[in-house]
Amino acid sequence: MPELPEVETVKRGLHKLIIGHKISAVSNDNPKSFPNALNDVAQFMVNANIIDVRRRAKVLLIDLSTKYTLVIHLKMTGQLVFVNKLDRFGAGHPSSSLINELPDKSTRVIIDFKGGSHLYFNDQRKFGWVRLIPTLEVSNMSFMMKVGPEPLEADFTASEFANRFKRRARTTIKAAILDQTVIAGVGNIYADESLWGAKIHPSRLVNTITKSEFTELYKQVRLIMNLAIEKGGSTIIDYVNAEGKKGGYMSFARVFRREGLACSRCGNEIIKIKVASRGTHICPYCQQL
DNA sequence: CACTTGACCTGTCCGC
DNA sequence: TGCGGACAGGTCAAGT
Repeated sequence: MPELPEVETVKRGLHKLIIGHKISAVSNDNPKSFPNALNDVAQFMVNANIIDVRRRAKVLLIDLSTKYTLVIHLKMTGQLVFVNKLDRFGAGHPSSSLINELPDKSTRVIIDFKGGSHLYFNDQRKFGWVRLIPTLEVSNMSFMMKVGPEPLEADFTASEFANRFKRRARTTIKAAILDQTVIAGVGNIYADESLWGAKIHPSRLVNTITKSEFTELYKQVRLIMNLAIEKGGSTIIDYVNAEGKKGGYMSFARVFRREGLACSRCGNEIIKIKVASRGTHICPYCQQL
């Protein structure tokens, strides 16, 4: 699921829903999903207030009044869903909702708030995780130390974008754009969408991409991920926002999971290939080697 | 260092 | 209907 636009959508939702809430209890059914020792949770989470919700790359950061931060990675199937005590999923729930009743069998961590609302961390495949870390130490985590710049920041330039790829000169552009140490936040959906937008074949080697192609790719990454945020992200199977609702970007997708359909630019058939051992969608006419 | 592959998990879908 | 295999939004640890 969660690439930058999905994590940003969850962040915005949680920002509205949980700031100011006080944690009353925490439970965890899977040690790998939340490996912190119970005494840390008791000491630094219970009775803490939520003071901010942030995002860096595909990672969510929930800052607590104890100067600890919940660092959360949703990986492929993670969800963070807030349920107010008055909400009732099921009969009458919005058709865009994927969530019927929580907790369910994918629920790994439950954070209860005073007043009776709950935050559920669900994760079918158990790749995702939650960690409780002192706020000042978050930037020292190994992932944070090596992750690349945020591509949607206003001051992030096309030349900086191109320069980041020099470290991956002899690999494919698809592998490089998915590399989080090059650019933060691009995953398989937005890699394919952006490469189609820039008319670049994903198997092209980085050192064959021209400066003007990098500039176009930079523009497409920003255009497409900003649009995806506006549409609330992409739901393939599992992704939902903080209210349990699907994202709307997939109806705007131009290649991702559209194999067999016509390219909206030239009418040729979109195909699915494998690049960097990832399923990859291209228009073989618009994106040539 | 740069690069590739397998591993981590569960569930679903497809072909036999 | 059942069963094996491939595949799925992401990262790591190993290997070359």
